Amino acid sequence: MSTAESPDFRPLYAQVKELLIARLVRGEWRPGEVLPSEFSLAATFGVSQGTVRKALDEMAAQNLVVRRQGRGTFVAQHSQPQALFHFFHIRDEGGTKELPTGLVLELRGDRADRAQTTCLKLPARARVWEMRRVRVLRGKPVILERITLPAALFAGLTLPIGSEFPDELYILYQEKFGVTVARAEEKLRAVAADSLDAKALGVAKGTPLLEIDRVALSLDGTPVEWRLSRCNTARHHYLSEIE
Amino acid sequence: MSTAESPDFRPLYAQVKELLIARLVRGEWRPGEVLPSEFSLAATFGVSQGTVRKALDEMAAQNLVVRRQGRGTFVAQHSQPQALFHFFHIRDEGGTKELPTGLVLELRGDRADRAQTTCLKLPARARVWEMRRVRVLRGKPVILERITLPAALFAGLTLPIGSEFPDELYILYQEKFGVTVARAEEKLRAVAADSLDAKALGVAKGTPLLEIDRVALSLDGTPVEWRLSRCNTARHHYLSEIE
DNA sequence: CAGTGGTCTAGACCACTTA
DNA sequence: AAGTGGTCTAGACCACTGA
Repeated sequence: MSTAESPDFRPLYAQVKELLIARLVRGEWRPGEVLPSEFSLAATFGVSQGTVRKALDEMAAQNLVVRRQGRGTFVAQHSQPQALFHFFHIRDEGGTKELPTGLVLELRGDRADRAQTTCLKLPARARVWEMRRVRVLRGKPVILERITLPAALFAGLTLPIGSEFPDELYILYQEKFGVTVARAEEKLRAVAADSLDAKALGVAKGTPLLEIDRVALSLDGTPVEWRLSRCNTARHHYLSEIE
Repeated sequence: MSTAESPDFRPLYAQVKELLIARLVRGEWRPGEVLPSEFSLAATFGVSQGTVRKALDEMAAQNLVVRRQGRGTFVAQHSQPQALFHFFHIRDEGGTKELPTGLVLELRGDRADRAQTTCLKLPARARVWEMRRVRVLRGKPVILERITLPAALFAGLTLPIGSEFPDELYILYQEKFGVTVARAEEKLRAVAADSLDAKALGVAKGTPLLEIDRVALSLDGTPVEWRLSRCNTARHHYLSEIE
């Protein structure tokens, strides 16, 4: 493999991985689609199968692709079971994974304020979508969210306001807008419920809530969502597993 | 490699890994010590170097060993820089990693109560150590902890009560008692400060605090510590990175 | 059955460390 | 210079999948 124009001392497999990710970012294969086989990729890159394998194994470890013996290597999809809980860490007391439903309260377009431009690395006064929703677990409102999206990435966004539906926004982002959330950084704090929180979650004003401040990044590292969640942790908790 | 006594269809490298971990658990190599080279291990197990490599690579990914080119493969140590923040996720607003100091308030032996036997999977009325301490960041008390340890694993534990020192208990567990914490599960909730919390952390009673309920497990999966922390998140947060 | 990823081997060369 | 882990290759065989 020759990248003649610049001396490049990174390992071959790392270069292969980078090229494959660049092709993913470009949307060359859609989520759920199968990639070419290891041998075929090895041939096109002019490296051995083992080198391609190492690149793909690392991508599988980062949840960018899913490998299935006998079938092939597929572009990861947020609708896949293992992906569904990857970005959702709220569990009930037994640790059971329950899928929340969502209720959108409000969705409107606006100019970004300072906090929003900072978190999403947008130019001043960029257009954003601002959404508020409640997430419901076992029939009770547990999480109140305020979600900010760069309008440039989500042109023509609409959502069924006021109706409850099994939600996973990241599936929507991926399927309708071609935006794949690859990783996220969450900052957790304890805060007191303000009167809006209290009303939406059915708790007293001042009740301690778990605040989750999340910025989600796409495959190429662009911030694509800023989400501020407030969770009633009376009957639920946030699960963090440290390996 | 023949494990003649029982049909074993697991991959060779997985068996090698299991054998190596068993030897770590048995304390065959102490933390910080160097393991035999890949070639030497391959010879003793009767497999190829590549197979040993795959086992060691997985162990390195789990932070059980540290590999250093040109030097060798070493048993992971809690005192190593990358390990120091692996189990400590509290950051200040800038995201800076500051090392806390610790102030032990109390240390006493007792019989385990129901909560303690449940969390640590101990028999009823087993002996435990119960410790309370405050952790200090930038000169301010930020975290109040109540730590329970099985006395059986920590015979003769003593700690400098009332004096502040750069703390990392996991280094102590490893060096003085041969107990290596390999992973942990944390449940996070928002709670209101009780009067003890308030006094220790210098906040008003009722202030929202981040509660971290952690059970730490050793290499072989035995629960070795139950830690209930309450953090003042006014100037700090808990960082969770989702890959 | 052919094609896929998963495992295992053997050998070559490289980069880094220590003596 | 010798020894270590890191990369890369080529080829063999296996287990699983779907036509």
